[in-house]
Amino acid sequence: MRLVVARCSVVYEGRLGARLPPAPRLVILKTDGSVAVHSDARAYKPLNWMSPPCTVVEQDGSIVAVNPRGERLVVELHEVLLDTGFPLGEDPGLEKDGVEAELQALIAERVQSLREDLRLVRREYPTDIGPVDLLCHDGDGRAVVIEVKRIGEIAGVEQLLRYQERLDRDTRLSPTRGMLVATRIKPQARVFATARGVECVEVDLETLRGSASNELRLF
Amino acid sequence: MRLVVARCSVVYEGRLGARLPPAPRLVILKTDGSVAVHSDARAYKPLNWMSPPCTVVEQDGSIVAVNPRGERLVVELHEVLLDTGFPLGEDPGLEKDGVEAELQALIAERVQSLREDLRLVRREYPTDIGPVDLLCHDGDGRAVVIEVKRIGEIAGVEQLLRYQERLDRDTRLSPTRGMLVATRIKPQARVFATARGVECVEVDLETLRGSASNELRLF
DNA sequence: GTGTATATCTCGGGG
DNA sequence: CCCCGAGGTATACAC
Repeated sequence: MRLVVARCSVVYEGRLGARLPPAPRLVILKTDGSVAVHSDARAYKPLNWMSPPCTVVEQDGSIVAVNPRGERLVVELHEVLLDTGFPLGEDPGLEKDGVEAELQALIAERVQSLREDLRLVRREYPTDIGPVDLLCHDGDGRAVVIEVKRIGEIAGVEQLLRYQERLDRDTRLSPTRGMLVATRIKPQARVFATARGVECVEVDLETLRGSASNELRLF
Repeated sequence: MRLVVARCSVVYEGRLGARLPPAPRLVILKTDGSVAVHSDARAYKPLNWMSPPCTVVEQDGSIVAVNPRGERLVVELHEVLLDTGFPLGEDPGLEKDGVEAELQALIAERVQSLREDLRLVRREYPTDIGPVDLLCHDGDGRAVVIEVKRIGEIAGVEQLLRYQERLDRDTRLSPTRGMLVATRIKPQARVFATARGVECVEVDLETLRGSASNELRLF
């Protein structure tokens, strides 16, 4: 990783055009070939950048990065305040918990907690427009399509309705019921879901974790 | 802006949990109070971070950032290779072109290029679920609802259909026609749009720019 | 503040 | 390659 602090100007031409007039900034050149230009605000987002894969050429105080799609980032260095490099090596990587995948796994183990008569058919049930999070059947033998989200929004309801529409073409499953399960369901999503006959269930991650470990202790 | 290169371990606890085992990384502390931890890969995204507003406290080789929502980032510095700071000042900021707003403006000036009989009623026509990009009427006096996107995807079609559904409740506008306009329309979006009676039109940004400047020359 | 839409979204997985 | 979905999305803007 190379760090350059310099008064610089930057031009990106690619999916759009983006220009930065001369000012002091941090330029990060990573070993994967990427270039990022940061100001002293906004933690997350570079002002301008080029993602790998790309080729970087430096000449006469200009850093030019070009990628295979023909996009182009040019950094002109006017006054260099720092230019230093460090070999960091490969990162062992980030471990996460609490993401949608964990939520889905916890719910899959305990679909009865959503409604007593539910039984899991399978997770990631495939359709030709993508996999349904959870397919269950209820006490009447009716198919229940479950979409799991951390935050339930309108887009999630529409995703669920698209899956139901596909599965309803299968006479063995039709007519399906739809259920949106999330740790939080936004009011407008709830209104939209209800209007479309989709059931909404809010769950608590900590409670699910607790009941999952209870289950383990019972068996 | 302060730059620290160090072997460090990182823990985030907040909306989810995320941990980084000890390894050499770049830690950026910006004057906005933010903290970002970068590895030597990926231009854009820090491995772990804390966005402003947050309070940062450093003690005994530990950097602790806490935000008002009770989320917490802890960076433990095990071996410091670089620790330096620079006052960058406020950035003059980024100028962009080619974003959806420009596309919408160009199309608004030349709705006839989409279909000869179209006339613009107004841009950002308000509904109670958000503004319609362009509202036009056609040669038969029928309302045409236009959704402008850089990339036309299914979500954009659904957005358009929600707007049409709202406007169709107004007897003066009903029944509306829907039109998706984009520089590129993905095949699945086109299939879905067509099935729902939404017309698809692909436009070219350069051509629009050219015809807009032609217009200017004519008058 | 919530809600909605955009983004050079990034990033990862599957075909 | 592209397509699709998740994201601590971030960010801007309207209400």
